[in-house]
Amino acid sequence: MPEVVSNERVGRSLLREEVSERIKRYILDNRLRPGAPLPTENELCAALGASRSSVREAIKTLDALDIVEVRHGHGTYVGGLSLSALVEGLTFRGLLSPDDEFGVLSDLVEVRELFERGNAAGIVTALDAEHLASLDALVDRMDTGDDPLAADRAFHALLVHPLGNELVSQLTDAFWDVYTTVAPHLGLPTDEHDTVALHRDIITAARANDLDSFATAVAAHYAPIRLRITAARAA
Amino acid sequence: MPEVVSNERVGRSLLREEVSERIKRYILDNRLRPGAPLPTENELCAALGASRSSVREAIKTLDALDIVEVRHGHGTYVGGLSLSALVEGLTFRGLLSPDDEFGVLSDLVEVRELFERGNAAGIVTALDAEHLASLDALVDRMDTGDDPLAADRAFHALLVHPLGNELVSQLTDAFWDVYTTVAPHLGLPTDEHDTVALHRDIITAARANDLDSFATAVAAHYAPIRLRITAARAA
DNA sequence: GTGGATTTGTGCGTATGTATG
DNA sequence: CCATACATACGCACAAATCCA
Repeated sequence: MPEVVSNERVGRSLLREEVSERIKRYILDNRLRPGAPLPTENELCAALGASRSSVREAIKTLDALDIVEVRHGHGTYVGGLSLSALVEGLTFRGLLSPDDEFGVLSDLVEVRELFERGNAAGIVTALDAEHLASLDALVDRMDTGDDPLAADRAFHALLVHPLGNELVSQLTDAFWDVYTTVAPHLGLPTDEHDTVALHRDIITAARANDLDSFATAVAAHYAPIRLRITAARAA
Repeated sequence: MPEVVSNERVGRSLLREEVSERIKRYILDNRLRPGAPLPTENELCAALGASRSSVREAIKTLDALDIVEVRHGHGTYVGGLSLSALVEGLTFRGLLSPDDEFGVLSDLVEVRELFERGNAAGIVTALDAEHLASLDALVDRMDTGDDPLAADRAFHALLVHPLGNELVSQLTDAFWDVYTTVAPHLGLPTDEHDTVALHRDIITAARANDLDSFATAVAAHYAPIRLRITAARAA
């Protein structure tokens, strides 16, 4: 018996996928902003005609992508739409691949360098006196502060910030987070002794409006990092 | 009353998160490769001492990040560790922000262009005759083939492929996917009439080993796209 | 600060759909 | 066609967190 079932919704055989799509639709159709409250789980169950298990699993999927944010005992809200999923995914990939895990870090550093060196013209022209002073302060914190790593992260974030490209800024932060998480697991140091001087050279070149010097200083900043990765890969 | 609670495990109050971490640990400790089978849900419940609900929700979180992959009626496996989460997250962000949704696409195109223009030297030197011939064939498919969009995607993927940077290749694909998904929702065309000629110019410059011409050709390729975005933003 | 209401988190039993042999 | 193994879905009960009167 062929049992001719008129399946009009074959493409969506998994209910929780359907629920997930409809929650996204709800956010889009209502133009909700990050932080805006979503219906409760029970309300979603009633509205979407699904059990609480399906609704909850769908919400967990969206939560992993930072499309929604769940606060225990409080409610569910539109998420921050950050790149946290990229960070977690790349970090895991870096920790997993034992054979070419250095390739992951190497690729990562190359992109970070490209963001700064390839945008040299835009960065140098957009950096004003205030930015440069802030960069100086961050290098000081790198040198004598109690959290040099945080200062390093802020330095590179501030460096690309004047570009006005939100995606570049967020990717810069994301890649920095992945690197500092994965590197220690491979015997790579997250702090370099000559880091302070190399960062000062970048500021000096930017202050002098010298594009070539800026590109050179950025390359010099990443050179020891790439070198250590290559050295570690050999061992 | 300050209520001095000696909380030694504040960071891990949610069982679901704990389960998720332990599943990732299991994969890392056993050096499992993508596609390798994971224990069944019941086995995970027994091993981790958690209920099925918690285990399933944890798995859905990892599934969203492509760290695990679930096949209905078959089992759970290590995922492909792709950037699918980035694609879904950025796509949703692009569809959501009605005010600066053009900013999202604009940022995206800027990064795509940076990948190709900023790596001009590496691309031109790494492209051999075989690559160039493949690029020619892809432009032909763009011109007369039945799926010009797929040829366009493959063109840019092949362009950055000889760099040997897996991350750049995957980000190129990811950003292309996001753009072609979001653009139609904003009245932006995904195909340009002069696309074919602009792509041929890129190949010509690469074949001539002319870095400046290559950079210029890449810029000319993205110029109309950026123009359309700017024009659409004004309206 | 106490209690109660709301909301998410966890556990468990059962039935169903799916893939394999 | 049947049997087995597995994921999917549902419903309910209770625990934990948060908020507010």
